[in-house]
Amino acid sequence: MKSKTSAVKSLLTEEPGAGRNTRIQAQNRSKLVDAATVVFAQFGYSGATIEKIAREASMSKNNLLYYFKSKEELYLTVLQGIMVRWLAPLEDLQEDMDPVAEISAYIDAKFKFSRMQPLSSKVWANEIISGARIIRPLLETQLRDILERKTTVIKAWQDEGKIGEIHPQHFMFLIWAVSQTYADFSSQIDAVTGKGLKDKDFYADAVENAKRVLLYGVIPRS
Amino acid sequence: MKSKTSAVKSLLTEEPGAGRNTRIQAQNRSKLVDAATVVFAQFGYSGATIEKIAREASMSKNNLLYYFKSKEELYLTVLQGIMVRWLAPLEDLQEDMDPVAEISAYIDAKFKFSRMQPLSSKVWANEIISGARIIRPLLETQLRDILERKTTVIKAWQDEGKIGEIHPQHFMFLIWAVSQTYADFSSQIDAVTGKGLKDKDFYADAVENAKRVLLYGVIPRS
Amino acid sequence: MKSKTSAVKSLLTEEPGAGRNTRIQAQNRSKLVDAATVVFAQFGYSGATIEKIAREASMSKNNLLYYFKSKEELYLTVLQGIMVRWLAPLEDLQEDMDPVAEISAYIDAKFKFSRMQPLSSKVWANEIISGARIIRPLLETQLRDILERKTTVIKAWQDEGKIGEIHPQHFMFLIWAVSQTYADFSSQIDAVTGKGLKDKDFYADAVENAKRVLLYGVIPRS
Amino acid sequence: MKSKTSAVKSLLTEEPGAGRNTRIQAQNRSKLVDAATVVFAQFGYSGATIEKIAREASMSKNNLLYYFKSKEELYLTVLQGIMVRWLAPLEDLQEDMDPVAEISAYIDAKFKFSRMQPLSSKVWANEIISGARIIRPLLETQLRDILERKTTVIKAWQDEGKIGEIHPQHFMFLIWAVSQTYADFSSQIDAVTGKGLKDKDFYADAVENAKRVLLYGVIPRS
DNA sequence: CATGAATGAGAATTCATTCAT
DNA sequence: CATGAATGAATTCTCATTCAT
Repeated sequence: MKSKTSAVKSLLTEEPGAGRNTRIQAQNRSKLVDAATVVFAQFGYSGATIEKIAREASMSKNNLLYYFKSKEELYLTVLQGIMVRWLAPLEDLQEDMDPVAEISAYIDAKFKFSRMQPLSSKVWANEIISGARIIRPLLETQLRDILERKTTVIKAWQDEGKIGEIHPQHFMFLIWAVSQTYADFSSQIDAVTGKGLKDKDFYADAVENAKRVLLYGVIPRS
Repeated sequence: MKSKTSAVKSLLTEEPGAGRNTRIQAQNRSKLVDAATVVFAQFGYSGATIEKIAREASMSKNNLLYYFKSKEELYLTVLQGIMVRWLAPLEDLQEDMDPVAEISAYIDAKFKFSRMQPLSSKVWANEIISGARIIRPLLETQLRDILERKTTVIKAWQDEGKIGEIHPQHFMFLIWAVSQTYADFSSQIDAVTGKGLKDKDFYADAVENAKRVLLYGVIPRS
Repeated sequence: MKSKTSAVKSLLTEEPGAGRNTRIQAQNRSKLVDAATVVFAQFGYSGATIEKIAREASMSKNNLLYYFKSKEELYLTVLQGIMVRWLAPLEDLQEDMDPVAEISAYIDAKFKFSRMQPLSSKVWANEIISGARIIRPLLETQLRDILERKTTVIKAWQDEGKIGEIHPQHFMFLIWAVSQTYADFSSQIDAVTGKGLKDKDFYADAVENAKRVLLYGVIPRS
Repeated sequence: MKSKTSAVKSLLTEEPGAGRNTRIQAQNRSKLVDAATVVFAQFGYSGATIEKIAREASMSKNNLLYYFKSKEELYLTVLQGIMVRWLAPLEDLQEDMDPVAEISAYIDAKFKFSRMQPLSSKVWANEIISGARIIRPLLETQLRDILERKTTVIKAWQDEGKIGEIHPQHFMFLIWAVSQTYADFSSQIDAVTGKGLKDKDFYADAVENAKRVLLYGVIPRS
């Protein structure tokens, strides 16, 4: 967890490595990334052990280390993958359609991510809560840029009167918070309701409620 | 982190211990709890080491272990304290006043917690993301009960037509998510905006935006 | 073995540490340094294991690590001690007396070191053969300085006609080589002669021969 | 490094192996031996890794292991080669000519070895310093025999009055020590003088000085 | 000949924790 | 209360080596 700079570099630059392209390679690496996601989500970076991950992947510890030279490299790879999927929906947010449709779609996409990949969401959350030691550089550049572009979309809507006097940036934070909470804080929600996003009705309610509140608020309209 | 049962028990039952009276004792314990919060927030349970905590408290490792017999005991104590402060605002949510005032007050209270004790919020988040292994029993009982009581408050407002067709429970989740995100994900927000809740204007904007959106939505009325 | 700079620094600057002065501390540390010398001499830096050293010191591996945080730190400490004793005799070489007496004394001193502390000599030799990765900075400064001062002593003798047309610096290298060979290459000498410096007669012969050859050469004088 | 007996056997008995004929084979083997010499010289037996050696030879680890079944076998092969070249000059020392010429020639030959193959010299030195675990049997037989024969040469010269009252055996040790020090301790000499045997003048001075001192001593005649 | 996969035996640390003083 | 000693259990990572293709 030391060399931040190099860590980041390898995050951005997909290193081709010395012939890492066999089918079995790809298979095992992906199996390990999945297993790692499970373990990192549950135990955090420090709490996760190489052995737990290997066991989760039904692989030997040494074999894991054959594919990923270090715990950190594996962690990096996991984060890399998450980042891509985390950012993707945001890119799709366009000015084209009307705000309700667009924002709805974005909320849908974020919720879908939370529903389909709650563990990835947790790994991401963990990384950020812990200070984003690894991915901060990326947040400061890539995420910042995208966000800036997207807030102009919202401002444009505001100029057209299609959207109220909210803070575009803060509004984005709300969407993130709201959609991710169901993945990240699932154990709390589950403890309190006995349900989770796996439950179809619960999922539908959650999404609908989120959209309704964020779009129209709780206070009824005249 | 093994004996969950006993751990929980000690969370609920305030063990009187073998005479902890002295002022110095109380002082040192509180100093350690604070330090532990800092370290647990940054490194998670596993990543936190007794020595880091001791150093943070300008105390010796051995001395720390004099006050808290184990890392887990210290963690428990930290969580205990957080829980109380986490729940407090919720208790204050009453049907008495009108929803706008009440909800505003609750959002204010939650944001204040995030602003004043972001590290506690992070420890809490970490615990829950990691599966709430320690505090789940509490969530399933105490939090569940309170939440149930409070949702009836909201339902009452709905019956009176003061509030729209949102899901009371889900609405509460939104408030939690929204208010806590500024503490838990502060490093992301900071990386993207260069600001945080420590910034007065930023704080004001965040709170105002949260209230406005949650109460009235983004789509302008009529 | 990474941070050369810091390594060197700690070689030069005797770090006082956080209260390392108990009797038991000193005792154990010295016991470990001795044991480490034995093991490093025999196996080199890489071949030496913390466990071997601990066993040699009749101590547990973990206890060793209580006294020296890392293998490198222990190695450094060992080298530090050797250096002092390696340099000492050289400092004593003075212009005062006549060359025969002075040089004889120096040869005596160097042989004594080889006889009394052959293992230290080997550790030193090993470090240098391996590229002097750790102590090079010291050689480039301290040793260089001393050597320069001492060669002027020899040059002075040459000016007075007390010494022949030899290269002062190279002459020093010969003395070093000759005196150390009996320690460093003892296993070869032993394999060939069945004897070593531990053998009183052998020792006497070795020293006498060294002095005679270096002072008067093999070719008889007229 | 376990089975010393078998190791030695394979050192003495050139195992014909299962057909090593191809030119490529010979080439690769020699490339590996060279690379191994480099690595063993710098890191010692334990510090050297098969991978480092393979990389040094621009070959794959697996390929290396195709040519040499184990690290030890490779080490043995390296030592074997060195031994031959180490002993050769000694064999040439004959009573025929006069001592000055003969000894000069031997010193020249030894220096040449140090100059041309300093790394081999270091590997040899390392092996001996570490206790000559592998080549001791050879020292005890072959080297011992040769040395004995050569000391009689010197004694013969002494009987003829051509040489002074030095110890023949010890005298040989001096020659070895003196000539090898420039290879083995090159990093020390380099650190102190900024030069090495690669420097033509330095080399000439070193050889000349060694000859002069060993033959005629430092103390001027008459 | 050569390469990818897999494995087992260490080795150095790290860390919580206990014991003594 | 506080500090120095000591220990045992993990944990990450390295490396030689073997297997299969």
